[in-house]
Amino acid sequence: MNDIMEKLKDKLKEKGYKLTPQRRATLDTIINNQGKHLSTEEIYDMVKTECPEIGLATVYRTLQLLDELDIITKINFDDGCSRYELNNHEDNHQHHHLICVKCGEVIEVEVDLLETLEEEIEKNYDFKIHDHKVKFFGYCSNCK
Amino acid sequence: MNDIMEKLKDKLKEKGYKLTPQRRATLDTIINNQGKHLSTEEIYDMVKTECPEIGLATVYRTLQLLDELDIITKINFDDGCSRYELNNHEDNHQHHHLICVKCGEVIEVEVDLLETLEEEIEKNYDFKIHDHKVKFFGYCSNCK
DNA sequence: AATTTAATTGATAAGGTATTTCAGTTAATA
DNA sequence: TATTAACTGAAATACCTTATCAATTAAATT
Repeated sequence: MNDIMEKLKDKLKEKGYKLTPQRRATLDTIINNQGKHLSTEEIYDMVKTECPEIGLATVYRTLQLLDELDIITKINFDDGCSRYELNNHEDNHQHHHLICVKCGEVIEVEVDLLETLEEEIEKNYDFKIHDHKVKFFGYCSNCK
Repeated sequence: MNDIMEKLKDKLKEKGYKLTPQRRATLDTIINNQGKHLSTEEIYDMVKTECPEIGLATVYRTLQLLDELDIITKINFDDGCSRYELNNHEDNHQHHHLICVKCGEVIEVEVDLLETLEEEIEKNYDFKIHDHKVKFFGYCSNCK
């Protein structure tokens, strides 16, 4: 069992939840497709190869749970469905998304220059920031 | 007729569209509620006082049209519905949103320190940025 | 001012994503 | 192995949004 699965098991146990084959298979699918920002339906289709009897509702429930347990993050690219990505807790690399408005490609940007901005906002607006979502829309190298 | 309504009339004419009482009333509602980030349903309820016979579908269609004409902007606060804000073209003040994860309050931040970051991204990722959406999640002064 | 015509509307059906329900099943503990 | 609360699949339901369509209307033309 890999690190992430081990972490899932611990977090589930802590809350009195169970590690089922369905949850295992769902997380496996996400692990095996890092960087792809899969939607619920896409995850459902892929999980079914490993776990054919799984129901769509279970996938929805599992993704919600994994998000609550801070193992994955739900992202919204305004394309009509929720997508998910695996959290990377080793390095707390913040990353943002570049979304091509023509072809829809999503590129991850691994920079974080928002710290100065955040400090200023916290001071000026008396607001305690604990997370941010940044999306840039434009044209990728193929489309521009 | 105010400036924004005048602008709407011109943009509609340019595309062969009509300025109807329903469109007028919908935009009026948004103008009279600036800074409130109203949802479609909320706009519908308010428009009905001025224009009781209006249908929900018309409000949806009008908001979509106003967004296309760059008069309003659709925003997504992940609360299950689309919200809208009036565009401010006088000063092209960029602004971001602070969203309180406890009470849901949305505060507008009128700063734009992303220019340096954008320049770097455009260079490093060969990506032409034309828009961005930035949301900060945390606790507002009342909730922290 | 009346005519013409394409755009617009309201009501309702239909679409798509996500959640709830519930009876049967199962993982984890004793 | 028995117990029990958690979990599952299937289907119903909820919810936001869009499509359909006959009737209406704004705006250009006569």
